[in-house]
Amino acid sequence: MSGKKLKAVDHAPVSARRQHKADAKAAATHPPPRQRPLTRIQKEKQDIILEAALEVFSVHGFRGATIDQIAEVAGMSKPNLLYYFPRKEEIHRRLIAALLDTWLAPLREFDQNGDPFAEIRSYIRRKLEMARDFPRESRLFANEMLQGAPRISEMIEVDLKALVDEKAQILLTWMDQGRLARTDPYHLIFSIWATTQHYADFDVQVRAVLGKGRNGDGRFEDAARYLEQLFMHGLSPRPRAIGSG
Amino acid sequence: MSGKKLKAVDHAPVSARRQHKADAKAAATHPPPRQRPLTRIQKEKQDIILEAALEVFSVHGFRGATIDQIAEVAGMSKPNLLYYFPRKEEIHRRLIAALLDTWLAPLREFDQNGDPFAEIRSYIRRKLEMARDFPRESRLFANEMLQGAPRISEMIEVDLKALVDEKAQILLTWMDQGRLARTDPYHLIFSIWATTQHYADFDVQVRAVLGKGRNGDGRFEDAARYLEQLFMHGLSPRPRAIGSG
DNA sequence: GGAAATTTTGACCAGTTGGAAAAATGTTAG
DNA sequence: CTAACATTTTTCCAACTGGTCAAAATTTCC
Repeated sequence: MSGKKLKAVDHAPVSARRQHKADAKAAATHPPPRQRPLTRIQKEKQDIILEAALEVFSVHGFRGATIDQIAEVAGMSKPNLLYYFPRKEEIHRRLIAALLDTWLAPLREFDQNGDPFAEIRSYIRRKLEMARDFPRESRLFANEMLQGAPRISEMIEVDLKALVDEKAQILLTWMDQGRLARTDPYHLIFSIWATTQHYADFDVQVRAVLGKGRNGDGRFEDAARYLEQLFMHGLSPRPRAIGSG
Repeated sequence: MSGKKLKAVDHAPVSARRQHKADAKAAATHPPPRQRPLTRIQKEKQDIILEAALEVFSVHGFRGATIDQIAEVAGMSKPNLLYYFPRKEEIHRRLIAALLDTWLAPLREFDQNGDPFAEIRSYIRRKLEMARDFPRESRLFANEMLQGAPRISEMIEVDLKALVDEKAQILLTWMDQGRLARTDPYHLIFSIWATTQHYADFDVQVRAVLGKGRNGDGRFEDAARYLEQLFMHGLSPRPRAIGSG
């Protein structure tokens, strides 16, 4: 019931179709003169803007974030911001591009020649460190995923898939060699992503549940210990040292 | 570097401070007569609106969603929609309230008297089913978390925490009885949340990585199998039936 | 030091947004 | 059938949105 005639959600925002005038007349006075090497100020301001944009986009998503808000966080006027990045999408694109690069680095280091558990453990640790040190990047990524990844679908369908395929092969090899339990390598990778990024994306929840006390402070170390155990042995009770019962 | 003087992100949207005139002069002609039992049409339309709002909010978050868009998806005019829900926040609140109730149901069923692994397995299965059957609800929740849970902080700090505390105690008891590996019960619960909700929240990514083929269709069954193994035994190679080598 | 280039500001614009008011159109109980 | 109510539409608004533009302020380079 209650499903009369519901249209599907349109992913292309209405405002994207706006761009009212000044279509592609690239350079007037506005855009910082391209081709010339970036000035000191340009580099600095762009960094400030990207930092502020990360702060805002990671919380509110692309559509929920406003240029005014980003400008305010960056401590400059909106027109001034637009002088450096002529459109909102441009800022977002830059952030995503930078993100993807560093985001997949840990997976790239996954090494065929290493020990399976050493590799998995260090992958988990690196991902946890990223969740701890770059939570906003994680949330920016999560926001993009929740929206159906409209701006990076190609990237994940091509580059990411290829990378995961490659690493899944490594895992399969290890399984064949009996050095790793035989299981689905793709879901194995998903579970590492999920459990680690959870600490960045659901940070409020994690902190609330752990309580405001000292508890939450060591959460990343606790998580690392727990996940190591989980991925190593699961939750089956292990025979204690000597004298059971 | 690049961190000159960045203000923190303000969670209260500017538009919340708007509400330009007509402050609290509650009922004029607009609000559907309260106190009276809901009419047939009211129930139907509210359902349609909530359904449409779920569709939109779950993708774009609170600020990124517009009433116009929700109205369009619901197949009615904006003023008509506003007749049933006088403000945007009201719709969102209703969705979140309904969500939280069903969202935590699986955890509530977690039973002290059951077998530890049976309980964990069935909890995982139920959460996976919810990710499969109610992905929009999962994304709505995720969106709220990413934004710092401004609208449900009290709920997660009180109700959710209490519930998790209670279930963590059960887990600890089981561990004391040697029926479950000794580990951090809170992070154990987090890992179940993370791994299951991942399939709803990061659906695009999961599907992209698994490939468009038949592969993705069975992803929930595959995930269930994989997670069962992970939580049971981890990834250590188990001695195969007979004759190792 | 001063011209040329870069950066910043202030005023502005058209389209969007959340919402209000009132009139017009149903619906329903007596 | 009709008065009382419920629902819908039309029109409207002020604030906000992404973005432009020219002029002013500043920096850079000779």
